[in-house]
Amino acid sequence: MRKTVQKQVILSTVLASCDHPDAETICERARAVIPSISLGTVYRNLAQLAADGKLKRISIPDSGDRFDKNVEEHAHFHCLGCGKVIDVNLNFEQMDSCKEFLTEKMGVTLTKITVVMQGYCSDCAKGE
Amino acid sequence: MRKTVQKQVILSTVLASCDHPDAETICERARAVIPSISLGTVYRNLAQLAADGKLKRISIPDSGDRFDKNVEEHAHFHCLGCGKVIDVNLNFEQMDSCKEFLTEKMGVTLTKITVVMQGYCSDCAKGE
DNA sequence: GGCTTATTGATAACGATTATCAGTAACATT
DNA sequence: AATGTTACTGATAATCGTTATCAATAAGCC
Ligand SMILES: [Mn+2]
Ligand SMILES: [Mn+2]
Ligand SMILES: [Zn+2]
Ligand SMILES: [Zn+2]
Repeated sequence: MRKTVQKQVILSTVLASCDHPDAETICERARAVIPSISLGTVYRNLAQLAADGKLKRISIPDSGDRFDKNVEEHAHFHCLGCGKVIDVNLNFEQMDSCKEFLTEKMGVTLTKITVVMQGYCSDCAKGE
Repeated sequence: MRKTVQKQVILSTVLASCDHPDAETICERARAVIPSISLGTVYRNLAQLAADGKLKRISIPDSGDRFDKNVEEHAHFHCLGCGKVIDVNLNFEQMDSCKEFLTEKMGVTLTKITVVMQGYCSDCAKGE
């Protein structure tokens, strides 16, 4: 993996983000530093950085992927009103025992766990 | 919602499925009964039936949606080798208390929870 | 500096899903 | 049973997020 200014800016952009931005948002933010950076380059580097474990890609149902500086295993809440994604800290004892069950009793190899809760945040109130 | 042969066949196809088929697979199976049924009609009815609670749509990261006759809340394992999706029965005490936390302490309204574990099933062994 | 090749920006291609639309059929009303 | 209304159909185009392609560029090694 070659070190480029684009890659450095993309990574530092994600590391500086306190939300869970998507590729396009990251591209816009990176353009504050490198106005000519292309969306393709952003996607390419995000994929590479995620594969390298420097950041995390989060799949959200019916929505584009988000990116997270927190690479620890944790759940997310996705607001169907405003689209924001927030962390949900679960003490997954149950999850851990489930993982154990899958790996030991079923011979399954786990590589990734996705937990997304969806609904409406307090700002977006229930009724519209 | 109007009752049509297409809708009935699509629903009974899903109800008769013991796996977690995607729209195209459901379309192929439905064509055994109605050879002329179109994929668009399958998508349209699956969306309608899911909205009506008669079946469940499952989002799988980096893959097309699957459909499930089991509308109860449950987790899934997705094999990255053969693509199959199998049920994972979690006793989500932790999940329930998390839902309570989100709704009561954060004022969040929950409508949908997605739990997908990915990796390799025993048939697909770890090393290819 | 010169060489190799990973990376870039621009653009095309992709796959899953949804939208569009004229023709058809479900079903309520006569 | 004939009619009228309109949800639904099949065919097709369009959408959206993402990946692939490719000539030009630049990172990093000698
Ligand atoms: Mn997070
Ligand atoms: Mn299931
Ligand atoms: Zn919101
Ligand atoms: Zn498998």
